[in-house]
Amino acid sequence: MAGKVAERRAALRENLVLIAERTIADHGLTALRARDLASEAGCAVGAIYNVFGDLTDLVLTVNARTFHRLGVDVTEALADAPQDPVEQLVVMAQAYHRFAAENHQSWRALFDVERAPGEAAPDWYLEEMGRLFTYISAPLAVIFPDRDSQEHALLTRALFSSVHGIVLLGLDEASAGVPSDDIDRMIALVLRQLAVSQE
Amino acid sequence: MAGKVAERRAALRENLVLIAERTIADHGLTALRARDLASEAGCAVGAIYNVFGDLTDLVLTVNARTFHRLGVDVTEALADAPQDPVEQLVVMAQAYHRFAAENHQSWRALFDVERAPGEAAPDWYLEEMGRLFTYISAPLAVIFPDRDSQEHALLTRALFSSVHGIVLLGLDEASAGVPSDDIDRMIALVLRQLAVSQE
DNA sequence: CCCTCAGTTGAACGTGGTTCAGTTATAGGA
DNA sequence: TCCTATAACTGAACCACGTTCAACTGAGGG
Repeated sequence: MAGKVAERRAALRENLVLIAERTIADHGLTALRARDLASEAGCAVGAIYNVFGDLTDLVLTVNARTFHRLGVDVTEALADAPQDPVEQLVVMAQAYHRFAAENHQSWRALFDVERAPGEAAPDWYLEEMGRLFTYISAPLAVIFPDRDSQEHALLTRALFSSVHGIVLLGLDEASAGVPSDDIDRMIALVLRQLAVSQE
Repeated sequence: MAGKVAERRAALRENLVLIAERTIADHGLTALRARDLASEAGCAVGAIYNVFGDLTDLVLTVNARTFHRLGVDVTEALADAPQDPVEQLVVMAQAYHRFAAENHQSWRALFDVERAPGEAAPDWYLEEMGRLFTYISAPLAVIFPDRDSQEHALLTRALFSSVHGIVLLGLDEASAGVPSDDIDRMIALVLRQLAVSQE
């Protein structure tokens, strides 16, 4: 019976990730508790720590999956987008918005994990981020053929951050409910403004 | 000796706010602990709860002060700004950036307090926010004289959110160090882009 | 001087993450 | 098949917090 242990370990790991994913999606990051997790998974609390270093590790694993789903959604939106580069940006940004709205708690968890100070961002984060940046960069190069790549990089980051900010504050309850359509409108306002000068 | 009690209460309140303010500024929101606070203030833990409903109340009080300082900084920057409306926006945004950078932990605390779900944002938040929005709205009305007020409101919110996003992700360590100058450049890129079409 | 009661105290409670000594199960060799 | 070293698993216990509340203190009025 070789690998029986590793098998169970893997099964437990998978199970914990799924339960954590559902808990976060349904009730938010703060609803994730070691004891509840163990009881739902049918294991002891200690078992969690045989598979993950701590709960943050588990959350980071869930976040990697969330971030990946986000990437897939944006990619799919881009595939259906028109040729016009500005509209491609708008479509991607609105896909980002839609993902955040439809997966609000999971999306928030992406940013609410407390990273240990001085801790580098995990690889999957940088990779997935790089992928998104590539998608943004391509239409920008078409819109601004005269600018150099350093400026493209800066503008890429700036646009991503802008859209992120609009979605973040738009979905925040403290702002007391910005309608979803208004968020899309704000995204379009900022992004289309880019194009005006190039017409 | 009438009012002696109220006097001590007020003094304790003031003292707690100052200690909390310094603790948050120096070590972040997570470093704020009831026992440490009491020990620093020379009172019992329970005394804190005679003056504030809970620690979140105290943090909100500190946040109100932080938000007010932010407003003052932006106002002062605006006073020294050139007449050009786009440059006014840039100056305000960069003042926002500088405040966030120089008061990183206090600034983060503004957004990291967990608001009870369904709880409305406090009045001071909405007021101060409204003041910032007014500052942004005025130059916009000059830049876009043809658009209606609803569009101005949307654009105001969009620009604030964009700048906030750029600063937020720029100062975030997970993004692995965006130089301060680059953040200012990104702000200028996005905001100046607005003007190009109006020239 | 005593009584009353608001203010104050800090030990104790509840909740949560994390640990670890004791127990159980596994794998590999005899 | 049985035995043993080793790894995994268990859950009670530990620690760190925010928060509470029964007991204590002292100021002001009678």
